Order: sequence, then C-alpha cells, then structure tokens
Amino acid sequence: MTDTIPDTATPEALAKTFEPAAIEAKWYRHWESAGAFRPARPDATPFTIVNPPPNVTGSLHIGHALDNTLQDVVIRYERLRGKDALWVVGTDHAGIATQMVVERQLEARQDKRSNYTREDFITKVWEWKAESGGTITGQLRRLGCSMDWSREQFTMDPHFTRAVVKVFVDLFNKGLIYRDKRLVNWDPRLKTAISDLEVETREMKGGFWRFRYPLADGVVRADGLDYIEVATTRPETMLADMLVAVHPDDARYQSVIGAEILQPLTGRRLRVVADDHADPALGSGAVKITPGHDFNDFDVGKRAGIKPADMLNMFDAEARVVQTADGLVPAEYVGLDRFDARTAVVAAMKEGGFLVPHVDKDGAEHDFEPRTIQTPYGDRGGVVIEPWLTDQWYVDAHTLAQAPMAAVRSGAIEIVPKTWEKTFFNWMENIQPWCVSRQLWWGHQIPAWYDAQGTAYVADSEATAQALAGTGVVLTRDPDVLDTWFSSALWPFATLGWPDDSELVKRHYPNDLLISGFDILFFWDARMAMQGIEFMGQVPWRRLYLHGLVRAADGQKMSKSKGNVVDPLGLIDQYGADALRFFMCAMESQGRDVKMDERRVEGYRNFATKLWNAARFCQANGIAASTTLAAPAATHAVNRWIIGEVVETLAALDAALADLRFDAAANVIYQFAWGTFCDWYIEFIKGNFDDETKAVAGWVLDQILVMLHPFMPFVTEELWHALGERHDDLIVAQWPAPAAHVDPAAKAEVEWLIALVSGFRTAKNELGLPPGARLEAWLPEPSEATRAIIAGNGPVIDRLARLSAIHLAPAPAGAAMQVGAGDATLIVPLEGLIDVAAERARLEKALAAAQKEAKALEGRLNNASFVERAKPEAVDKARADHAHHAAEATRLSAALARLG
RNA sequence: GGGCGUAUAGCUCAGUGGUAGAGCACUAUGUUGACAUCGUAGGGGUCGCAAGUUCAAUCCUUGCUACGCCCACCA
Repeated sequence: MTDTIPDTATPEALAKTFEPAAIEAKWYRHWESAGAFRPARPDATPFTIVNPPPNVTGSLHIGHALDNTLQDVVIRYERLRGKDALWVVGTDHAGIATQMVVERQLEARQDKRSNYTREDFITKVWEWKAESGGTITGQLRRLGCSMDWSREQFTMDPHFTRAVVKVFVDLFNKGLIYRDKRLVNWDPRLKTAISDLEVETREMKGGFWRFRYPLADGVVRADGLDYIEVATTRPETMLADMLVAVHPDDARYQSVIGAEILQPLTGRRLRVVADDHADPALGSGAVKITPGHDFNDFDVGKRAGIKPADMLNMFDAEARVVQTADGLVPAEYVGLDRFDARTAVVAAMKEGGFLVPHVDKDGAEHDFEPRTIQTPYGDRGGVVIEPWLTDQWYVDAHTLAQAPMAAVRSGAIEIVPKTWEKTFFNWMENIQPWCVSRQLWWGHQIPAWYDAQGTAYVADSEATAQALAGTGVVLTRDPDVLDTWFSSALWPFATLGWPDDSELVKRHYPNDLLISGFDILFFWDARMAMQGIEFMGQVPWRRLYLHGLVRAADGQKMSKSKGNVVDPLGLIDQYGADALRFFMCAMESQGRDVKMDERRVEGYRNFATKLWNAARFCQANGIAASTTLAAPAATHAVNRWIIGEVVETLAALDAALADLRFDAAANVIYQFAWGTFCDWYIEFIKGNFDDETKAVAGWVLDQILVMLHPFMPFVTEELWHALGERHDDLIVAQWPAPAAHVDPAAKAEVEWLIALVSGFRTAKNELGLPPGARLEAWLPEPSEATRAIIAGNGPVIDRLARLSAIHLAPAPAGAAMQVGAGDATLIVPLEGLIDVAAERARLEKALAAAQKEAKALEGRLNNASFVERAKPEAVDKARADHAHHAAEATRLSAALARLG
C-alpha cells in the first residue's frame, strides 16, 4: 500500500478552518497501512482488549459508537504508554439475525429457504457476507477505532469452529452438556428453540376466562357441586389438559382428590391431583394442568407421575393445533392457528354452558375478565413464545457459574462500576440450564451423531463418532446449530488462536479489560467468564467495565419504531469523529446512561477548532515541535508555571484513566487545553517569543496533543505533523514524561497576574468603562513579592490588564476605581470618568460577601465543639479561610474609606 | 413480588462530611498580533420531601414521593 501522507518534512501552513472530513480518511488509511495499530513491541508489557464482535449483519449505531470509543481511548492510551497494545476485532456470525436477513432477501424475490438444500442456502449466506458483511467494519474505521485489522476474526472462521467443537465435546465428556426432553421456549415464527434470555416479557392486554369442568362418574364435591371451576389466560390449551390440581390442604376439594374430570371439549378424563402449585387463595383454588404447554404445569405433571414423553402436545412447530397422541382433539380444531383456536374453544365452551361469565362493576356480563398479561415474546422473531416439548441440548450453567462467582468475589475479576456485582451474582446464583441448540441452518452445527435408536455420539468428527458407535452403525448428524452466544463466549481466547498452543494465547490471555454494555452482561460477559475459566483455567479479563445505553435527547430508548434513532455516521459527517468521540467520553460517567445532546457534540467540534487555531497561532509564531520528552529548562515565571500545569494535568488525567473515569479524563484535558493554555498561557506569551518561550510553548502544545490523542485522534495527528518533522506518528508517540515539578513561586506569581487581569476586566465591565481603555494605577506600599511581580511583568500587565503604569506611590486624591489582587489594592484615579456611586456599590457588594464568609467562619471557630472535635486540618483550613476573608474585608473597607 | 439506579442552575450532567461546579442556553459587551465554530464580564440553584446521626449534611442512615431499568410461574 502506498503512503498517502504528503511530505511531512516541510509542514504546510494550517488552513484557516478545521475541516474534519478532509483529514479523517487520510489519517486512518495511513495508520492502518503503516501497521500503527499494532506496532511490533515484543519486549513491552502486553495489554489486551477484545472488541464485542458486532453482528456481521450490523451497521454502526450510537451504542457501538459509545462502546468502541471507550475501548479506543483505553487502547490508544496504553499504546502511547508503550504497552504492546492489542485490540482484537471481528464480527459475529449472528445465527438468527443473519439467517433472517438472507431469508428476507429471498422473500423479496418470491423465493424461500425451503427451495434450497441446506448446503446451498449456507453458500448463499457466505455470498451475502462477502458482499455486505463489511459494512460495520468500515464504519468502525470512520470512528477512528485503532483495532488490529490484520487479524480480523469471524466466529465462523475454520479455527473458530475447531474451538467451538472442542468446547462442545469436552463439556459433553465432562457431563456439562446433555440432551434433555423438556419444555423449551419455542419461537413459532423462526421455528427454533431459544434460551430464557432471548425471551422478553411484554405487558399485553389479555383475558382471564373461567370454566366449569364437570366431575365424571357422578362424583360430587362435599358442598354438593358436581363440577370444579378453573380459570386460565390461555383457554386453547384445554385441548391438551391432562390434570386438574388443587391444594392438598384445601378443604373444599378433599373429597374429590383422585376423582376425574370429564373435559367438555375433548372428553378426556382428567385426574384431580393434590399439588402445592394450586393456590387456594386464587380464583376457585383449582387449576387446570397442561403439562405439555406450560412451564408450571410441566412440573405439576411430572410430580403427578407423568413422564415428559407421555405429555400431550397439541401444537406443531408453527403453533397450529395438531391432534394429540390420544386422538381426542375434535377434528374442527386441528389446523387452527393458536389464537383462532382460542376463539373457537371459548365459543364451544360457552355454547355448552361451561363458561362462567365475568360480571363487571356495572353488572354487565362478559365472556372474560380483561387483564394485563405478562406475555413472553421472542426478541428476534417478535411473536409470542410457545412453551413446547422438544429434545434440546442444554449446558449445565449452574456448575459453570460457580468459578466466575468466586473470581468476582476474590477480586480476580473487578466489575466496574461495582454496583453491577449484585446483579451479576443474583443472576448467576439463580441460573438455569442453558438451551444451546437452535433449529437453524446458519451456525456451528452440533457435533453429535445419532444411531437408529437415537443414541448420541458426540465427537470432533464423524470418523471419531463412527469409531465410538462401532463400524457398520449408520449415523445421522444432528441437524441443529448452536446458539450464537455459545461461540462468542469463546471470543477472548479463540480469537487468539486457541485451541492451538499459540504465542498470542500465552501473551494476551487473560485480557486486561472488557468493555461492554450492561445489556449483554448475561448474554455474553457471564458466559465468557464461565467458558474462559473452564477451558483456560483463568479469568478471561481482569476488569469488566459496564456502560449504559445511549438514549435519545428526550431520554427515551432509541428505536426504529419510535423514529428517534440518531445515526452516529451523520454526526461524524456533521461534526467530525473527534467531536463525537469526545462527547461520548465526556458524558460517560459510571453507572449512568448517556443522553444524546447534539449541541454538546457541536461544542466539542468547537473545541477541536479552538485547538486547531491555537496550533495555527503557534505555527505562525515559530513555535514548533518539541525535541525532548522532558520539559525544557525555563526561567520565565509563565513558562515555569505552565510546565507545572502540565505536570498537574497529566497526573489528573492518569488518575482518571486508571479509574476508567472517562468523563473526568475528558474534562481535565479540555480544561487545560482551552482554559489554561489558550485562555491564559498564549495570551501571556504574546509579544515575547524568545527561544525559551518558543521551546516551552512547543513542548506544552505537544503534551496537549499526546494527552488529547486518545480522545481526538484525528485532529491531534494532523496538528502533530503540521507543527514539525516527527520521527513517529502521534499514534505511536510517547506519553508525556515531563520530568518537572510544580514551581510554587511561579504558580503564585501567575495566579496574582490572573487575579489582576480578571479584576480589572470585571471592574471596567461593571463600571461601564471600555474594556480596551489603558489606565494608570497607583499602589502605595506594595509587599516585596508584589513589587517583584510588577517589576518582572510590565509588558503582560500593560497588554492584558491594560495598565500603562503602576506607580508605587500614594494615589492622588479624588474619585477612583480600586481593584484588588492578592493583598494589593490598585487605585486608578478616574475623577469625572466613573460613577462614584456605582463604584461604591461594587465595593460594598464585594465587602458584604467577604464579611459574610468571614462571619460564618468566625462563628464556626467560636464554636468550642468544632475546634475540639473537628479534624485538625478542617480547623486549620477554617482559620486560614477566615484570615483570608477578613483581610479581604479590611482591604475593601479601606478602599471604601478612600472613596470617601 | 424481588433487585438496582436516578432525582443538584432553564437544559444535559459532574461533585464533596465544612454551606456548590462544568458545557450549552440566557444577559451585556467586544474585532486589543490564532480563533465570532471566538473573546470578556454577568445573572441564575432553600443540591426531590421528611426525620435521624454529627461540632457540621447536598454528600452518611431511615422513611416517603417521582421516574427509569433488570429479574420473577400468579393459573
């Protein structure tokens, strides 16, 4: 590949305005082609992050932008700090999602999956991936993500498949994967089983029907009634009812336990059983039991001695009514959709006089009582989930969950923010078997083969399975594939080459950090922890950082149906990737969702522009790239001061990033670059570009570029090269090492100057004087320190405070403006030019404020118990503050007295 | 029914046991050697409500209210 960067040996003058689009593509191409994302650093400490693999069908949404920005900040930071930083990237084959995309394409051409063989369909999926699968990877590049594309992974890569098969086989051999017949969450639209996590409960308007089930054989209850009333929200399931349950202690039904019900529609005889599941306080206290179509009923059925294989099933894979094994479903129901069946069943029961009407509060009768029903929906298919009796593969998640819980308890895994630990434990402690088989074509096919009797042989190849089964036994492979999350759970090590004993695995496992949204804590993070510890013997990552959702400006969740989705690429087009990234970081405070605020993105675009212009100014004044990592030697106070400010900023930034406080980190560098460097330092040095100042300014600007680079990689890289010839790109430069300290004297001096300048600006503003007016001030009896500062900073005082002279002598009599700086009060005679009343009001307001503070502190200091019980530091601080405010009050009183 | 989170300036959010900050918005003003995507200055908050702990609470405890999220089988 060719290097597209212009000759950096002769930097060109920066353009007047900063155009993000013009530089972003250029630098990304350069970095990638130069291998800058993963420089060879064999002797450096490794640092590893794996990227949550986006669905190969996906395109970049605002949540990806947040997630990947945070990761990129960390990886660029560690790379700048000299680590062997590896950010693994790739995509997920996303079984259901991808198969749906390709099927939709077929449907658009009046075609369908069943017109193809499995092999041909899978070929089509691969073709689709080759054409369209790269969308999101291109978009991650636009965001500036410095991932190791040279090793881009895909969860269906051959080596990944080997890892998946090995894990499945090993878990099976350890008894941690097994096949079982039980109720599963079935998606009738996708015609596959899904896991508990893929079911989302929605509140839907539904009904509550009550029916009379007549007792058979002339049996009557103790109270003389010849029926039992049952209630249900799903009347259609009565076609597969097998029992009626009552509570063992319920006096009303003691005499009929063991008797039989004659189900009115099917004529099936339903045994009345005693079971704790029936709650005497609810409804009639009796409940109809459909073991094949309800999770609770399944358990009741088993307790009543019904084997899963004998439980009646009344639905096909698309949830249409089929004949039950006992042949008792009347023909008119067979073939009906489940919701049509509901209507038909209710009508028939009503007609037969078995429906107990609901009487509303106005006395009107209805077939049912309206109720809000917690209804299970498939998160992908979007239709109501049907509990269905099937054979599926299950992972013994309970066993696998123990080690990850211990790892979090011991601190081997640190969850950030810590509040998520409780959620993690709560889920892990109550974890259920994980259904991992899916009735799809696209995915990792389960490595199990069956003989004619249905015995499973699980092996890494058909040959091995055949060997297990014995020669001559005819084997058929399990047609199902694995849950996508089964393979992505292996991401932290399979991407590094496992199960091969590769150098990468040794060097980069465990990973250092995982950053993910909390929404996939259970789906992905917890399962990585389970598989990682089980197969690698170590935690997958030392830290787990969970961030929130990006919400719309109104606080709502973004969704296509609401039409409030913000496209991150549109924001990048408009404001630049740097601005979007900085926004994400600045808004990412731990434990809180990020609310979209486009104006703020705009504000950070302005920040990039501000930096650009500061660099332009430096460039125009001969300030260029620094030549040393350490701070240059400096004698001028402003230079010594700004070096100290860099030292403090760096410390604060390092501390924030160590704690993964992205917001604090972003604010620290923002504040320094704009508030300290641009607003004050540049203003101070205007007019004195001597060699020392140029060296210091160039060095400070470089430190800003390096410190800001993780957040705003593009503009910083551009400026880095614009300011001079560089040995390296900024992306692989060195993190600041100032080898300098804060100079308290310089700090005090500059802070005095800042107070002076601010004081005059404020005073002029409040008195209505032109801000540009140049004045002369009198300062009688200045302290030695103040005298020295004034002597050493004439030009600055002239230019910024707009004072052409400070006379160290008593001021002439007459009306004057008085401005304080430190312990000094500068007097500017302005007889006839100022409104004396306004100046008095101004000073009185300040005096009142100082007196109020002083008084409050005095009150506290006069409180004996404060002085006795408060921490000594607090008392000392109160004394110091009091002295300061009292002195200020004295100074202002004197100023007022002088005003007359 | 459990669990968690959030309530601080008009908006979006930081924050600390010693009586509050940022960005944006707002008001006034400005082109003084980069920047109007800017400069300068200013106004604005009883830190949701109540009680408790403490010398001292916006910050700790408890209760309440409102909003949000997650988990859970009420037929």
